[in-house]
Parts: sequence; C-alpha cells; structure tokens
Amino acid sequence: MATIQDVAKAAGVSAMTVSNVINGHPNVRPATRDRVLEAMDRLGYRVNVAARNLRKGRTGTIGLAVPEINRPYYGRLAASIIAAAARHGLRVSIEQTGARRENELAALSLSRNRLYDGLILSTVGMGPADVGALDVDHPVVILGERIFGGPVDHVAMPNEAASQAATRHLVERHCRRIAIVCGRLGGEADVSSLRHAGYLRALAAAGLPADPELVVTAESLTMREAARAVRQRMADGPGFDGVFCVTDTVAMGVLRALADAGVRVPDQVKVIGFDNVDESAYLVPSLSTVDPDHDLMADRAVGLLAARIDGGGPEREREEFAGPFRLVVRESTGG
Amino acid sequence: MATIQDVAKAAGVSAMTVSNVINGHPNVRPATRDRVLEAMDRLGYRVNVAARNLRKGRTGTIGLAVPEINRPYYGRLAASIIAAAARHGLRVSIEQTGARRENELAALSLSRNRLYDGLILSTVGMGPADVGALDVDHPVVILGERIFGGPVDHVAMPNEAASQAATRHLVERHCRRIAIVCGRLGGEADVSSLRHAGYLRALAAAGLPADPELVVTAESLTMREAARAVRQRMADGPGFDGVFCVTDTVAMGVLRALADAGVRVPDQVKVIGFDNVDESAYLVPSLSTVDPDHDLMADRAVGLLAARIDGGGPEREREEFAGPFRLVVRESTGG
DNA sequence: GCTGCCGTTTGTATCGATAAAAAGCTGCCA
DNA sequence: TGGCAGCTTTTTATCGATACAAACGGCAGC
Repeated sequence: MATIQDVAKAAGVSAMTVSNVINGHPNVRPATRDRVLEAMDRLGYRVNVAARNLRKGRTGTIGLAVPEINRPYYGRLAASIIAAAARHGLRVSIEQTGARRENELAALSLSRNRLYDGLILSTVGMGPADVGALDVDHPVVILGERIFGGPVDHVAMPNEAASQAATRHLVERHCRRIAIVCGRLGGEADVSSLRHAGYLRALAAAGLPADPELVVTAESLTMREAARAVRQRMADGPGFDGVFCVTDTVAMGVLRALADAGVRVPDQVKVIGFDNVDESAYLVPSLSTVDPDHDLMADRAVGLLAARIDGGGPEREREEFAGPFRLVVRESTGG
Repeated sequence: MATIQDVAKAAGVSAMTVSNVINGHPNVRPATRDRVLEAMDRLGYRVNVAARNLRKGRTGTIGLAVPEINRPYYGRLAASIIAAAARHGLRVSIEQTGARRENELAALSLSRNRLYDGLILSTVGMGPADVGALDVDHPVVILGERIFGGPVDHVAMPNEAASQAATRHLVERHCRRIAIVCGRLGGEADVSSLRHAGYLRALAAAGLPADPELVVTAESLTMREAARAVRQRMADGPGFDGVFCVTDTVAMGVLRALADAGVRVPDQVKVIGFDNVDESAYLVPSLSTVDPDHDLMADRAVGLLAARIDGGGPEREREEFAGPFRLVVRESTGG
C-alpha cells in the first residue's frame, strides 16, 4: 500500500508538499498540485488514517452506546445520530451495552482509550450512584434519561411531560381505570420510573386513584416480556380500560397479549405508547403514541458533543436540553 | 493525558517494559509488573489506540455498510454482527448507504483508507456492473444478495429457495391467485429480482399461471411504499387470495393496506413475509415468514472476514456460503 | 548587481506504541 | 573465580502523516 513518501518520490516533491495537496493548503503551485494528484492517482494512494489520527490527536469517530441496536427505538435513534454526525464530518461506531451497567461503564472507558473523540451514551442500567464514572476528561453526552447532577452534557427525553400527556389523552378518551406497563420500578432515574411519575401526575390531575393493581411490571422492556406480564395480569379479566405503555415496543407486546385474550382495541381497551417508531403507524390497530422528535434530539446531542470536541473545554458549563414532544393520535385510542 | 513514557518514568522502568505489561507478555518480573500497574493506575493511563494502530497496521474495527440501520431487518443483522465481531475482538462501525450505489462504493473506499480492517457490505444498490469496484486489496465480505463473480467472499441469503418455500406454503394453503409485493424488478441480482424468481418457480411447480397483474411493484422496500403500492392495485378489489412479501417490513405495509381496505387476513387473503424480524411474531395477525438464521449468517460473515484479516491472503479462494432457512407458520396464513 | 520580499518547497522533529535486537543480571557449575 | 545459560530489561528504529521553521527561487526596485 502506497504511503505519502511513495507519492512524494513519484511526483518528485517532498512528503510535505503531498500533505499540503491532500489537505488543500493554499500556496501550492497548480502545476505541482497536478503532478502530485496524478501520482496519487497512479499509485492508488489512500491516506493512512491511523497515522493521521496519531498526529492530530483525533479519530474523527464518535461512539454511540445503546442497549441494543435491534430495537426500533434505538435503531431509529442510531439512524438519526449517524446522519447528524455525518453533517459534522464524524463517523459513528456503535457499542451494544445490553442495558447492563457494567457494559455502559465499559463504553465510557473505551472512549477513554481515545478510540473515539467523544461518546454518546444512552444510559439505562447506570444509576445516580454511578455519576462519578461520568467525571471523565473527554467529551461525553448523555442521551435519554436523567442522571442527576452528572458532570456532563445531557439531552433528555421529555419523559415526564410526555408520559403525562399520553395518560391525559387516555383520560380524555373516557378511560377511568388506566394501567401502565413498565419495567421494574425503584431506580431513581430510569425510563420506567420517570414515565411512571408522569403517569401518576396525570392520574392525580384527573382526580383518578392510583391503584397499584394497575401497574404492570415487565422483566424488561421487550415485546416478549411486556406480553407475558400483561397475560399474567389478565388471568382474571382485564380490569382496565386504558393502557399507557412506556415504549412503543412494549405496546406491541401489549397489543398482542390483548388480541390473544380476545380484547378489542380500542373498543374495550385503549392503548397508547411512547416513541413513535416507524412501525407504530402501520400496526393494526395503528398505535397512538407520543413523538419526542428524535431528529432534533440527535442533532442536539451530536452538536453538543462536537462543540466539546472542538475545544469547548471543561470550563464550559454543562448543558441540559429537554426535547419537545408531540401527541400522535391513531386508532388504538379511537382515532 | 498520560502516555506510556510517563508511566515508564513514574515506575522507573523503560517504555518497553510498560508495553510488555500492557500486552501481557511473559518474562516480566511480578514485582516490576506490580510497580507498572500501580503507576498506570495512579496516572490514569489509557492506551492510545491511534498509535497502536499505526504501529500494528490494524485498527481492530470492521465496517458494516447497510442501507439504513433503522429497519428491523438491518437492525437485527447489525446486532448479530456486532455480537459476532465482539467474539473475534473486533469493533463495528456502521455506515448507512441509503441503498444508494455511490454510497456503497464510498464505503468500499473508506475501508481502503485503512479505517477498517475489513468491511461487511450489504449491497442493494450496486449491481453486477460494479463488480470491478470490489476488486480491492483488503478484506471485504458481501452479505446479502448475489454479486455474480465478484472477487470477494460472499455470504448469501437463501433468496430463491426460501422465496419458493414461502410461495409454496401459500399454494398449500389453497391460494390460487398469489401476488408478490416487491421493489422494481430488472436488476440481475437484487433482493426483489432473486425473490421474484423463487416466487415464479413455486408457481410453475404448482402449475399456476404467472399473471403479471399479480406483481405489485413498490418504489422502495419500505412499509410506506409497500402500503401505497397495494392500495393502488386494490382500487378495484383485491384480485388475489395470497401475497408473498419480499420482506417482513413490506409485509407490515401490506397488512396495513389490507386492513384499510377491510380485507380480512387470513380469511380472504393470506400473507407471508421474509426475514422473521422480531416484530413479526407480535403483529395482529402474527406474520408467517421464512427465517434465514441471521445469527448463523452473521457469524459466518464475520468469520470469513476475520480469517482474511488474519493473513488469509489473496491467494485463498473466495468462499460462498448460502444460509439455511426455516419456514415459520403463523396466523397470517391461517396458523 | 545587490537587497529584500513573497510565494513555494523542504528538513526535521514529533505524535505514542511496539518489534527486534542488544545489553544486563542472576545464579549455577566447573 | 570465570564462564555461561536463561530471564529481564533497555535501546534503537519504525509505523505514516503533519506542524513548524528554515530554505529556496524569482522578481521588483534601487
């Protein structure tokens, strides 16, 4: 594989001149430039990125750590982030953490290896107790839930507000016994807890009691576990007329479980999700949901990260950005 | 940020000794090792991967180029590949090509930049005419469709065989006018053409005529376009009693379009897809499909690539591997 | 013809880690 | 005591690109 030296020799110039041509520096005589370009072409020269990275101290790659890329929500998020990063001239490398705390911490340390110029971390497993791990000397942006007081930039989902709006929508559609399907509660700042809080607030605002019977807890936020949890709860009749699902993926599992039990949606039970993944509009019945504007959040997250990378040193204050959201009403809540 | 030299100085040894400790070489006295480890810990030392890459001529990262990560099939594929790569100690960086030929070619050239040790390319836009572009001097594995005679390893979907099996299944369920929903035909080796060929073969084997009216062509293999194409075709009644959809994503669009038209699945029309993405089991009705064993294919693709990277030089013959598949019967074809 | 300036080109050092070879140490035996 | 084998450790050179400063060449002006 040809190096810059080979090209230099072939073109009868120094390596620096070749470098100058590659990087579009001014003050290279056109005739020289042409000679160099011709030599590069002839030798099939390609920049060695490792060498450039070493010299420049940058890799041009950011890391994206998500629980699992194979879930509509994270797929969608990743797509938005890859696109946003490309606009900043950055590539994206994806780590799967399996929502496990230790893997999320490992992702942080990879980025310390200078493999990435910065890291976008979608935390799920880490809790407030791990805030210390975030206190690193390289750019990190948390995307998703809320890490209290973490010393990093943070783009937050509008968890509580949007959950409240979703639940309120069920109230407005005359649901009176509204269930929530979520993951295990107890953490301070995970998706389930935050969205559960929004759900409770909506109930309170509507003067509805918060019946613990109506909290359906799945082992994990997957279709399988959501369906299983709902089936179990429905052993003796639904006992609810509305369901707020903490993600659209969960909602898909719930819709399936309801269908298995012969429960008609939206006639007998109304269902609303959270995320507005692409699939939601195409389900039968199509799924009402709240849409947190992924593109905007991705754009903001990458923007913050890029700013940190480009020298926005540690003296810059950390930023918090809470995304906007939009209620999307479809068939599953009666259109 | 501390370098290996800093650690060496702090531990009172040479840089090489530190390097030896890092890389777990034998012949480092335990006492020395401890001293080095302590210094590394104290200084918060992290390997500079760019420097190591330069020296070793490897990056430890492979590229995965897919049309769009935000589609269930590619998400699933990416998840499998990331997992398989991790087993080989490789990281995965994802490029989105948008199924566009020029982006697929660009992905090839990125890998030429030695950014990646190798590339797994899921071709969609490139055709047999671009075979020349694949003749590169670094490891590439094509995953997906068939590139005739490309000078690279190739893990192929069992496109024709599985499509034939899916269509045959519809025949066995007494469908007599079986439609196919696919993308534009005409290419020699794209998904749609190959799966269309399998569909035709099944019809021929069953002695059914191949009515061009039953070929529904979508602009792209998305839910939106599939739904649009089917709606258009159904303006004057369905005219078919079975549909083979070239992907599960397409099937989701089709199911939605049928629901909109008040057509009952599977009573009036039976539907089968291709891919067995996670969502398929949870749709209402759940989707029959063929499952190409993504994990196995991912494993094989990464395995081939890793072998090429580890010196399996260009003299090794290129390999072709056609994945197995499995028919998955669910509600959409009558259970 | 000489000076000085400006646009162009080149030499040298460097980023940080590591392969290969050389040099230091031990301890053991003759 | 000298010599040698076998671990340990260090020295030196290198991967390829680029920052920086120095050198070069041509030309206008005196």
